[in-house]
Amino acid sequence: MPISEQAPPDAPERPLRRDAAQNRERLLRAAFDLFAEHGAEVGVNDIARRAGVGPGTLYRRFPTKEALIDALYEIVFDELLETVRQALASDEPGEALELCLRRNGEIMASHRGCLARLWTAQRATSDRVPQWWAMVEQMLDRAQSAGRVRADVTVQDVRGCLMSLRCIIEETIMDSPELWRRHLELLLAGLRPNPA
Amino acid sequence: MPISEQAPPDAPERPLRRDAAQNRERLLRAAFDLFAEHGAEVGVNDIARRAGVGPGTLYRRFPTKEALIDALYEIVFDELLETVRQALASDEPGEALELCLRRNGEIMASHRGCLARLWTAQRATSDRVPQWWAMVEQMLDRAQSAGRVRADVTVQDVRGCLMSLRCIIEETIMDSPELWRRHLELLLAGLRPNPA
Amino acid sequence: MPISEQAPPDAPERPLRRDAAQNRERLLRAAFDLFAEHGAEVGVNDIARRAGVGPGTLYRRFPTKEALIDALYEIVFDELLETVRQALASDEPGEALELCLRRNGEIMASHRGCLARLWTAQRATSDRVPQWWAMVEQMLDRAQSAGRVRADVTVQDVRGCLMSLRCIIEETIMDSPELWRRHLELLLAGLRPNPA
Amino acid sequence: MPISEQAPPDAPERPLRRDAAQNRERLLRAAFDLFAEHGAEVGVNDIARRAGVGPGTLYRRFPTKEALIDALYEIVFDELLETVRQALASDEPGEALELCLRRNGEIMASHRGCLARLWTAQRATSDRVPQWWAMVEQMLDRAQSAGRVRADVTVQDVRGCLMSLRCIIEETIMDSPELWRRHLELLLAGLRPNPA
DNA sequence: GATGAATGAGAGTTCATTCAT
DNA sequence: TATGAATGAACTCTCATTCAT
Repeated sequence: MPISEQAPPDAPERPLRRDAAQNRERLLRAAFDLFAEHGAEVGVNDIARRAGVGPGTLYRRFPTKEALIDALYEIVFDELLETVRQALASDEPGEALELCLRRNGEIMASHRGCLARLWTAQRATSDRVPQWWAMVEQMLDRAQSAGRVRADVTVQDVRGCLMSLRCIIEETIMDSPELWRRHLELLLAGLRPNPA
Repeated sequence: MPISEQAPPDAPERPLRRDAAQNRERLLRAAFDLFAEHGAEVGVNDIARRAGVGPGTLYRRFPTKEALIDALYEIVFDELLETVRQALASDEPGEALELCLRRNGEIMASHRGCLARLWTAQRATSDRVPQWWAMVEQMLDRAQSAGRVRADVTVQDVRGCLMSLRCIIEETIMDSPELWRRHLELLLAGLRPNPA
Repeated sequence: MPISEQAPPDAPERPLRRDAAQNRERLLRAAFDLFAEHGAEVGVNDIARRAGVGPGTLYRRFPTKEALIDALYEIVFDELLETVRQALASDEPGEALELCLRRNGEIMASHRGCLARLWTAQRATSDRVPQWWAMVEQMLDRAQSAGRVRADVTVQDVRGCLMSLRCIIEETIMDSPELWRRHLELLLAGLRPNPA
Repeated sequence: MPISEQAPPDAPERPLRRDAAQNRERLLRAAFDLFAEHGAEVGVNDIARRAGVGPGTLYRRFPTKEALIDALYEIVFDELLETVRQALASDEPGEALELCLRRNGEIMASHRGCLARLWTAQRATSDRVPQWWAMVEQMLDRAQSAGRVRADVTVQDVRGCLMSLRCIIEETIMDSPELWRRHLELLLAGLRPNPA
């Protein structure tokens, strides 16, 4: 029976104090680094120590370890979303899908080590997900209209491509940092219409 | 999903007594089942209980939890190897690679739940790996000679395909059990030479 | 439940500034309320939040959590003392003891929820205690002179009565709010001389 | 989603191995002692250390700290029950109630320090409680028939007496080990019919 | 003086592994 | 040999208290 910690629900979401915001950044950075270095089994105390704060501070910023991981997920997801947004705004609509997949690969490669932990089914409940689907669908439509992608490719197929992209990056980037780029090219070739 | 009936692979050791071998099999079966049911967080005591033995017995058969998982990995890997062997022996050499990837997909799909745990970089040190590479190379050569696969595809590319196949199966088989087959077809299309 | 309006009892210190005194009262009121609502596990941050101040302010007014609880104790104890004083001043000296016990019960009942926390052995060192003993002794003498209480009853016995009264109030007031009154009557009957 | 630890519900409740039973005893003894010495805030690790076992062993015998405390409660409650049973079986039915209260006092006095923690409302759900009520009612009836207790005393009144007895023992036994006996005598006097 | 973010020791609990039975 | 009880380091999380803002 914990005593309600929350502010009333219509709280104006006031900004963090500067030092608090700094610690939040440090914690996220430390979590990214440690997950990348040691995988998903990193403990909260290690994250806090790397960030230079006590464990209590971590729990002031993130109510549970899961919430911290959710925040990492949101950060990566936001980067991906931004990429999609830029790709959609570009001048060559037919290229947008391929461009976007390549850039998403780069982003994921820059966050190696913590993707596997981030991308679980139950975390895909962020309110950004519908946005993402809508934009991917738009990109796909344009690419198909421009004859750059097979007509039978669906949004689900694109989702599958992103998943396998993440996985292969995660698996191979340490040993063969270029392998995922090659794999993506094969996949993109599979998406293109057969010119025959 | 046949669990290895023979003695462990480094055969010069004396064969296990019959009851010991039985326990070993029970443990492997229990581990497969529990990983499939509950994911990677299954504990050794749960595995032992499901197998009907005490945890001490598990540790008599496998020196660590990792060793048990290694053994699971070897079993799955053996199934994959066998598939490759059969594909190589088939009459249509050009088809062997595609056939083999599809069958590997089916095998991995039948082990859903424990693939992520099994397939880590450090586990890929099994002495079966060189065998596997050699056979894949042979398949690839034949497929390229038959003009069924682009000439620039390498064994590393095939490895990448298998990895992404595993990942997409792992991620999607619960919600969309057919999605991985579709993804594999896109990938195979990407491997085929452009007829133009 | 009047919360002390004056400066803290060791008055030679300079009086608190008005806002400081206000905070002190708010904190005491918040502590009373939260202990009554949630029991002894209430934390200092919750108390501060309910009082509308930061935890730092709480620690400016009270050096430790225990000191805050001590202050609550003193408040309740003062109420009890005042009751005894009034009972002593009443016209019917023989009735004073019974009257006083009943009123003490009412006071403690009005502080349900925090008595257990307040009344610990080590807290009974308040400098009000000797006063209290002296007045109880006086009441007891008069009651015994008036033949309303057995001659063998001692001040210690009265102390025991108050303790058991507190305990039974604490335990039963939520479920059976009248039970303690009945118990007190039994006890008072036990104090009266046997008319035979 | 913990994997079920329980045996099937119709399990024959097989006895503990000897060493396990010994550790269980040691843990209960350690808990009794530490609660008596330091009060309710004793930690599980301290209990385990005092018992000479690791914290894991404590958690093998008792799934939570609360379960350990429940077990202490049951032990004391069983002693009380046994006392009631013996009192009922005695030859002098009118004396049984008084005898029983005195013996209950002795038992509680021998477990000083942990009673307050044990006797909370929510723990009074043991299946022994109805038994206890039934036996107390029987004792009360007999005592009233024999004219040894006022006709208006109810079972609830006896419950109140036990509660206040527990409380006064808890509070005073360290400083005044005899005080509770005196208080009980006053209470018993209050229960007796007025001979007038 | 007030604030609330930071602290960090310590809480209850888990689980891969060992060892007495 | 098989058992399962014991182990204890490590885990996530809490909260009375301090201190920079």
